[in-house]
Amino acid sequence: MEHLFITPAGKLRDRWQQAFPRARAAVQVADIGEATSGPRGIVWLDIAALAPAERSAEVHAATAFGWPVVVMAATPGESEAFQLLNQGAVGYCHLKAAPEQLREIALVVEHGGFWMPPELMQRFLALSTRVVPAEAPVDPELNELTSRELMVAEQVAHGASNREIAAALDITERTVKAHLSSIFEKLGVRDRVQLALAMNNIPTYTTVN
Amino acid sequence: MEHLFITPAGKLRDRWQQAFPRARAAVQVADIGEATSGPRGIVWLDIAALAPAERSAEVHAATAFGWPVVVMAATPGESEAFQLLNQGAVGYCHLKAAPEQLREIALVVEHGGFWMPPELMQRFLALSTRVVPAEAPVDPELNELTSRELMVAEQVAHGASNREIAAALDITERTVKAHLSSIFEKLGVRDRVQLALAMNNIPTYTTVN
DNA sequence: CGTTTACCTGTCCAAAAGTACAATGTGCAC
DNA sequence: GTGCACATTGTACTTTTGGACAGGTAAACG
Repeated sequence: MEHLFITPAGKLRDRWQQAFPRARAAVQVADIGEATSGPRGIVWLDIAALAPAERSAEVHAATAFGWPVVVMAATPGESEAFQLLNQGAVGYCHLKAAPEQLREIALVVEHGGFWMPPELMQRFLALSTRVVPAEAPVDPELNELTSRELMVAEQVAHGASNREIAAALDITERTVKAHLSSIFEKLGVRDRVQLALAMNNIPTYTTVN
Repeated sequence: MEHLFITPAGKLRDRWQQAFPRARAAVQVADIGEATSGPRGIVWLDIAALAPAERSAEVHAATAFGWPVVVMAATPGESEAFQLLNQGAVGYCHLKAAPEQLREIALVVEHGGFWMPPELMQRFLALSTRVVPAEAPVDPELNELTSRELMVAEQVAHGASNREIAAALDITERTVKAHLSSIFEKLGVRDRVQLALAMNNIPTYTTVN
């Protein structure tokens, strides 16, 4: 198991070295070259010194590498956590996590798990029950939607804009619109407002049917 | 590391035995007695044959035991997943997961990780990017609306377009917009979709950025 | 009377939403 | 293989929405 630390300084911190004596460091993911054929490893991404915009790009680049990616932030925040994890990271921890902690995280992610600080995890789960729509009381008409359409519809049901949906599903706004047009037709609604209401089982008075 | 399988049948399935030769089985969590002082272990909860109502109770009982709880369902579904995980479980997998899979999951949860099938994880992360701060119960704020604004807001809450609202209230579209701008500001919502949801007491999630 | 507040309207503009028409690629069933 | 559903994206277009700036009226209040 290789451990690759991507950090602006380009050198390992003591903590990292302690956790994984054979760890390597690099400034950019690109500096690694192709190693996908070699043994499995973990990419540790230090985003403390990166601008928000760069973070997404780095995470994308890192995940493209093919190894599980753990993001390390100076001040872990929930919104950032979800955003980065949504981009393919499977771990999110404090930049100053202790060596033992790092090893724990490594064990988790190398076995297909998912790690974030307990308090974030709790928050994450608390949100989940509200974010994820109950699946029982859905209209039979929803069955007509394809899986992708359903994802879009659920986002609209929570008030998301096309841009936000595109970002969340990692597709273009154009595609979101395409899905929406199809959804409107299938569900017999006129626009996103009526869709949002319909998804929440609220009748619309102008709706025909 | 102990492995405790809670299953209606009360006996281990081959798969489980294969994964953890020293695993034990029980019909109910209560049957185990106090073992919190002993070595750490994992509770595997088979909820395939349980009614939805019983599931919550079982998960609660299991988590109360103090060990990480992994729920095994016959047909993993997303809403169920997040519901159960929110009640304290740290894993959610298929009842028929292979022994190797079970061992992977064990490694993950015993190190503070979190496991669910990749497709569910992806699905959830896509939804949760729109994280957060669920705001504001609108009710108290509705008092701040003038009578006219309230009329407009109610129309939007039913899916009406600006043109329809204008016709209904016998004013111009321009005036409708003016009222809407004022409403958005007073209620702290971004657009008519979020207004419609807020008027129906449905929380909306806004991306950070 | 002056001030405030609600209500109404206009023009101009920018962004978002939505549609029309067209195309590519993928996976799956027959 | 062929056909089909699905997902994706593009260009170009119209419509809707929402904000900025700039007013008008009328009623209420000190």
